[in-house]
Amino acid sequence: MLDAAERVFSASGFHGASMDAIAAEAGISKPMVYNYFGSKEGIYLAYLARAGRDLLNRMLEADVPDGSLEERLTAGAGAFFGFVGQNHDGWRVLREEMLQQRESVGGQVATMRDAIHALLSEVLLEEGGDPDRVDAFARALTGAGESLADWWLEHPDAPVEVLVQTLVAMAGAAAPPR
Amino acid sequence: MLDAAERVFSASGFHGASMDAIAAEAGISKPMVYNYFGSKEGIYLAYLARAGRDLLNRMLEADVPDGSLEERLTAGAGAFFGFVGQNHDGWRVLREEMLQQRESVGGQVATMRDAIHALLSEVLLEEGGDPDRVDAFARALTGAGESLADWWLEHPDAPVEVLVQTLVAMAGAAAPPR
Amino acid sequence: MLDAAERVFSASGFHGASMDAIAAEAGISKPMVYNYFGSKEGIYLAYLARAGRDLLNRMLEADVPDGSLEERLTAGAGAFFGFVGQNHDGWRVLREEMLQQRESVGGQVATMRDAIHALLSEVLLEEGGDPDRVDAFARALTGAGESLADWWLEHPDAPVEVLVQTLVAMAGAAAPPR
Amino acid sequence: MLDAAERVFSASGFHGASMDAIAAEAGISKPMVYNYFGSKEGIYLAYLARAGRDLLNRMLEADVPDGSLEERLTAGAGAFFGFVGQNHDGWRVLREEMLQQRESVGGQVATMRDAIHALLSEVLLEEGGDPDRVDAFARALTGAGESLADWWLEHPDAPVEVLVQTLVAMAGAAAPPR
DNA sequence: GATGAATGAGTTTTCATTCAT
DNA sequence: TATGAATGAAAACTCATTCAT
Repeated sequence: MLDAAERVFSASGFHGASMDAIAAEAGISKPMVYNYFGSKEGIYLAYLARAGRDLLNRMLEADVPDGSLEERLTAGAGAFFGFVGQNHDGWRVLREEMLQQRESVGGQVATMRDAIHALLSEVLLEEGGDPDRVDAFARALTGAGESLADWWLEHPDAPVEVLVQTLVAMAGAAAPPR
Repeated sequence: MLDAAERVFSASGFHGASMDAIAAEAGISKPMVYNYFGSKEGIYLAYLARAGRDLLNRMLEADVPDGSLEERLTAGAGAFFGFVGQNHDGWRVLREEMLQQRESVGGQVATMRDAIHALLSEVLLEEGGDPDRVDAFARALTGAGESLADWWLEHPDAPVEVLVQTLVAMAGAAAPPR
Repeated sequence: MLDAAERVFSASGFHGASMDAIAAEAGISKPMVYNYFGSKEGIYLAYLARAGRDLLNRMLEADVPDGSLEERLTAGAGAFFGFVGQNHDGWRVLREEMLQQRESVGGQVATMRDAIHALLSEVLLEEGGDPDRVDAFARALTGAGESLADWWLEHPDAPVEVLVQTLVAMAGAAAPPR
Repeated sequence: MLDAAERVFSASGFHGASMDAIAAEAGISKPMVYNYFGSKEGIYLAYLARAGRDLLNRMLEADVPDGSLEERLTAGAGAFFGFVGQNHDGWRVLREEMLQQRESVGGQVATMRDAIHALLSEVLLEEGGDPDRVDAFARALTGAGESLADWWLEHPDAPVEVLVQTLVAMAGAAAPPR
């Protein structure tokens, strides 16, 4: 059912998606959707929560706290692109929400993003990044990753390694030679 | 009048924006909007054209073709953040469009983006970047810039130099001094 | 529901009829009308189809192929006035459509009219009418019938026999005594 | 200016005609149209008045009070079809109005029609028609003429004589051989 | 638990009509 | 006198949401 929502939200965006379309895609009737999720926002939030959790879990599980900076970054980037590669639709929905920052959805996606941000900041700090700049830098890196993911959707033949390496190379700029 | 459209499109996205809201924001009546732009898509396109042109011009004018890699990147990043800083709403609209790729809008924004992308790629290539990776790298850099801009708006006290330097540092990772 | 459409289309014509008015007349809400018929044209077509079929069936059923010219004309005229008498609104709508020949409606009414026209022409021909003039003559006869129907509504006390006899008398002019 | 109105009303019908279109067709600005005619109905009425007067005058002038029944009918029918033949657009507008019977226009066209009706009744009576049936019969005849005119618009190659003769033949049925 | 049928509120768009110049 | 610019009101159509069954 959330899968149906994913397809529809991804294809049409939040506004463009109709409850009719979601119910039809799920093969059930509209009142059922309302029964379970209460409103359009309800199912949207439920979907975002699931997708955000999935992405976040992947990244947390991929981390290797004892590894080198490069190993950790590579693992994180790999997990991220792995999610995007297997979840084109899901990524589109998350991405749209990141841009729109719908008030009613508020924290939902921001929380997920913040968690990733925190993980990244921690890695960079531990590895010797300049504390004053780590915050902005981490944000720039996540942005680079997001845009690389967008780019990937448009160039699906690009091997994931190129994406990961590009991102890791950029991250290297954060921790100037100590 | 396009300024009113900017505020409304930025706040609500294309779908969420109503012609009523645009007319009210502009302080005129709906039929006037139709008189000048013909349709919702019409005013949206007109707005995108203006915003895209503004941003592109800034970046083209700021470029210093004879400068060093760092000088050129610094100039470009400065122009970009200058636009974003003075044009938050405009940036939101452009970004939404980049992501959504509305069919009816077609080339409009893609053209502008491609021009910036081409400029950046050219700079990186001229300065010795790896030709196979420049494309993805350029996209990652613009994404980093976008996210830095967002971060800036949340931390308005950060000096623009920090943003520029962060971005330039990341760009440096593309063409390591060989 | 088509009955409501009949009243509204009859009173205001196609252009003048609003979906609001039709829904109100039917005692339901506009979206229901759209649910069943899809568009204004949709309900208009559905109505025309029903009215045209009703009229045509009446006339076909009333015909007595083995009868004399006069008997057949009398039967046909009687069926026609029977329809008009019980269906003033329907007749108005059909006539408006015949005149306007709305492109989108295309064959719908033309088909019905042609069938009646063909029936009448056939009768006249079989009974010795001049082949070169039967076409125009048949049309003149239907026009006479239409106007007689209008006159009838303004003079409701006139017995239907007078109308029928008048029409049959006029038809007699087509096939002068051989 | 009324000529412009004629073209537009004829092509689109009353509802479909827009004041913009009329003003454009006339080569002047909308406020001028309002200045002269006050409203859309105003110019419509003015047009109908002119067209109705033209048709009526033609028929009155064509009458030959001293002629035989056949001569008078032939003259009248000839005048009528002469108007239609030279005034396709005008006839279309008059015809639409006859069918729709717009309340606000009320008498305008009815008056013209009544005058023709009266003329015809008078002729028939003078020539020995059955007084009880002349009224309905005259109406049937005008209806036959109107429909023949419609038919003519669809078959423009038909010679006018056929139309006239058809109509006169039908009229002959009214005045049974004395 | 499930749905077909229903709708209030809102969307884009058009048009007769007027005002400021 | 003439018009470019402006608008109130309404039309077709859609959609999130809710009953009655």
